Amino acid sequence: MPIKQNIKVAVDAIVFGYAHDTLNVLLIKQKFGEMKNQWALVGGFVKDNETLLQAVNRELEEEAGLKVNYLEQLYTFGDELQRDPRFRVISVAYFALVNSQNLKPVADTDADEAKWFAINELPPLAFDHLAILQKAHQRLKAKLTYQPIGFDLLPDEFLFSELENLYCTILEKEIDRRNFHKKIDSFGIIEESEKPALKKVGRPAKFYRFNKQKYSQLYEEGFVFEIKFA
Amino acid sequence: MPIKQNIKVAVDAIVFGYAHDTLNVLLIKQKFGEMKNQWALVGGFVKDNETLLQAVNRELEEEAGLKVNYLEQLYTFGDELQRDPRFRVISVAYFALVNSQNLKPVADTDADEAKWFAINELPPLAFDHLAILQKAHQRLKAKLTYQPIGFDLLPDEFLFSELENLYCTILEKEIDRRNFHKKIDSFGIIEESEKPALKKVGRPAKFYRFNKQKYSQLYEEGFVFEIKFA
DNA sequence: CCAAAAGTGTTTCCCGTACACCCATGC
DNA sequence: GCATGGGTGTACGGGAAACACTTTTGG
Repeated sequence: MPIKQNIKVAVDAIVFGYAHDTLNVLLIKQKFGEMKNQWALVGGFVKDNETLLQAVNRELEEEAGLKVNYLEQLYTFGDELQRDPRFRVISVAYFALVNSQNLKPVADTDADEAKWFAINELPPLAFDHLAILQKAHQRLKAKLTYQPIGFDLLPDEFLFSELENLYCTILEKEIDRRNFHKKIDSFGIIEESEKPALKKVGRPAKFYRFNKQKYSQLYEEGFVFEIKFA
Repeated sequence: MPIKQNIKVAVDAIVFGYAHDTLNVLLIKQKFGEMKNQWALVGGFVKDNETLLQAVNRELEEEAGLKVNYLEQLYTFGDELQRDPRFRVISVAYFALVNSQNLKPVADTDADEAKWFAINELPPLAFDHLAILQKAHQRLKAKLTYQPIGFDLLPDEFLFSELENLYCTILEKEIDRRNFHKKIDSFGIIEESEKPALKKVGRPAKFYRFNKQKYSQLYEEGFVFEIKFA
């Protein structure tokens, strides 16, 4: 019994980056199609012979020349029958983080422009991409508190104040510097870097590194990362 | 530019039920197709003009004559190119809970048999359904601790001991009866029922109800449900 | 020596944990 | 009156929260 079905499968990626105390999202302006000149998430249709993961990575590469630090499936949007006016589409959305070191995308073949937008200065978006983005934003906030993904948004070597600021900014909360430091320290998953302190104004700050191996090891042993503040 | 793509979209549902101190999963034995006589999750292909949610609910109705208490999207499985030997399929899996009152499915049109299996006495499953089921099981365990979904597995009026047992069984942990009672009580989301106590052996136990409205209200106010035990 | 940002310790309080005895019923 | 399961209180300890001064540098 052959199955008749005319639904197209797409993938979309919500890529977050963090720079200058601001959370940013990567958007592209489409060159072709119905939604020409509209800003949209990175994404496209899945090929018959590639996995969903391969599809997202390909789109990231093609549309923004980007390699991400963290990637996970977010949600599948398929309850809007008229999402794309051309035909029925369901979209598997992925959630991605890039290290602020590689936060300079270059527009590539498919898109004529790829650009970072501050999360609270978004342009109008194509399709239901705003809803997708909001869901991703929620997920980011939630995960930040129970998984060490903040490090995937920072350079390999970072200052404690940067980490702290990242948490404050994304969670929109005040955090006590001393308690935060104490807590993070107690996990034993970050270590001082030998990188010489930067000299600007005030007392120079030390650089730190996230010890991913150590974290994985602790994780296996049942350790639970958790940051919660009033 | 027309898109050529030959991928079929299916939905699958992992339905959990709880009865006699055991966690159960609903499986169906397929009447037709390549996988004839194999046990599989409830599921099927999405129609062009129905949403994903409608598709799951339809399948639940058609294959098991079932209305569920809780339903949420779990994950989309599309990284196995050879999942279904007939053609490329991606499957959007849903996670469902049924109240033990309606835990008597009747086989309907599509399937010749629908049956509950204890979670640790599963038959061999079709496709990658075992992997899906395991992911759902994980999710259930996790959610139980931070969302009041346990109540969706119990009758509307239940005993404290039933609730406690549900937690013990699913989380595979010993729980101190007094501390558990105290914690749940402190939330203020369950209330005594007027239903007269059942008389069996020992002191009769009171019935309780989950006050969903109260929970929603508290939730809006920032209340966080959380059950954690050593 | 002043300004600017980084670093650090102590006390308090609440919540999670451990733990055991009495109560209501049926037989 | 005894067996069975249901219901409840208290004491302790650890971790989260609140809180402010000292240190290092540049100008």
